[in-house]
Amino acid sequence: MAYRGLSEAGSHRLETVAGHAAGHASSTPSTTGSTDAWNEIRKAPGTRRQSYAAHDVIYFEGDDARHLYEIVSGAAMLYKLLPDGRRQVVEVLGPGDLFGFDMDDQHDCSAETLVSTTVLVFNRRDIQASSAAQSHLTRCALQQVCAMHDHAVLLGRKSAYERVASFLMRFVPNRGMAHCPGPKDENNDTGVVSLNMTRQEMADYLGLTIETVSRVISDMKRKGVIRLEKHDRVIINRICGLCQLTGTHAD
Amino acid sequence: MAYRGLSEAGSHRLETVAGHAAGHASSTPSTTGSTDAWNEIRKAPGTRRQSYAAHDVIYFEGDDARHLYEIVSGAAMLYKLLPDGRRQVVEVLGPGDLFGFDMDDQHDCSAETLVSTTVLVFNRRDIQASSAAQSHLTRCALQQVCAMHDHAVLLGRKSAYERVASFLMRFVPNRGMAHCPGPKDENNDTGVVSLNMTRQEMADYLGLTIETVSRVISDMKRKGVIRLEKHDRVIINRICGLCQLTGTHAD
DNA sequence: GGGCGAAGGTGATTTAGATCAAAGCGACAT
DNA sequence: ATGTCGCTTTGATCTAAATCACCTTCGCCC
Repeated sequence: MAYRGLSEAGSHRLETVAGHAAGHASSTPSTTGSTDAWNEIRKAPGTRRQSYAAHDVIYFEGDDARHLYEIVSGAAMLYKLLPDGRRQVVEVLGPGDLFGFDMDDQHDCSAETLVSTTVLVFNRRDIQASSAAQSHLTRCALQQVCAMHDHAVLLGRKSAYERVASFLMRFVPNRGMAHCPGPKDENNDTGVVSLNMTRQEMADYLGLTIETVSRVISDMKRKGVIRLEKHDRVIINRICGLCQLTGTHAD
Repeated sequence: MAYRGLSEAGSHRLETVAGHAAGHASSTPSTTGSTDAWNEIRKAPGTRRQSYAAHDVIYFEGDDARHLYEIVSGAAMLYKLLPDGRRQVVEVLGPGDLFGFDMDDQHDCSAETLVSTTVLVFNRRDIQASSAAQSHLTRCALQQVCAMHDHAVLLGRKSAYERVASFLMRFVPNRGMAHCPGPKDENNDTGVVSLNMTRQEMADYLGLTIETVSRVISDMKRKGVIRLEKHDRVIINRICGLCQLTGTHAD
């Protein structure tokens, strides 16, 4: 596999100092409230459970798309490569997210775990047979379209600073959307985010270089917006403050 | 509507000098081979036909999403605005393409025609009722996800030159994909593309400025890759040559 | 516990593309 | 025809981010 920064680490679990229930805050599916019908499919005879170590490739772009995957625990990313090695991470996925449901019979992206991950592997045929499963799949696809729209705005129109801020906000639950409820506790608008992605992975997701990501993070630290522990654990000092930096909200 | 370059013109019909059947070459749905079941829905009592002039807004981001649209003829775009006026066009749609099927009950993008356009307007309820309709919708959504993945690569990792080349190739039918058949006629690898989008719309789609788009096009002209007639009609002198400039294919 | 390799940070420099500023050019209306 | 308005092109300049180069820090294994 032709690629510069091989082997990176990540996950996108989330915790909050403020003591929220640690929900899944990805802008992609999440689809936590899976239907009963979908639960049926989970138990279908063809369905199996599989575990991967961190940075394992689940499939490559161009592989036959015979299966469909749901993340049980862990995290994964989908990415595409250009022939000269440039990489774009197109989706970051967490528990409950579906992937591998490409249009054609070939996968349009490569899929790789960020951390050690367990997935459910479905047969495409089983899904096609059940209309309930279909409708679950449709919901996931539509949510992914919306997520991609937001990401297109980020990639096409946002500054490096705004991209990193948007990225961090992505993992803060119940905050940063159109009608943000604001901090629960007026005096403690903090949060802790475990990125568990390398700088290279973040860069490839945000359409930046590793150096730029690093610089922006350093600058946010310097400005007191965030604090770091262990490179991939970020303490957000004022969530609202960070949100202002995303560019998506009027001042 | 807060936006700098108001009122632009466009469409994305396509013709080829080489005399291909003038197919729809959009990387988005196209879904020409609509199923019989979908044809049923087209005739449902709640379904109506509506025409718009060029640059009419079909709906705004945030509007209640009560309907779903299919383009009969013409072209449209979906876009998002940042509060300071930056715009990102997230999709360009042609005949057969579906839009307005957002996850939530609010549209996540604004929709605007590029040229005078006729659409079919469906009730969301009708769609939800029919599982055949659902499956058509799923297909469209999945194709859109793939298209967005490609676009993410373009926005995140391609140079201005590569973006414009990719954009032009998008309208050349049966060419530029992974297994491109090459020119039918060895000595005549030309094509004519009617963009029918303004430079501003192209720029907002490609994540560039209007000046950069203009400069790249001028440069391609100078280098003999393309020829122009009337600003929005592009004659591609060597399709394979243009394809080499997209960055997606190994040299 | 020290050495090695991978990941992260930071400074100096370059550059692609943005921004700023004028002209061209067409289409339409007077 | 002539003026006007919007769009496009082109040139000059600026700048955000890339590139290049190097150093620091961390984790791991002998």
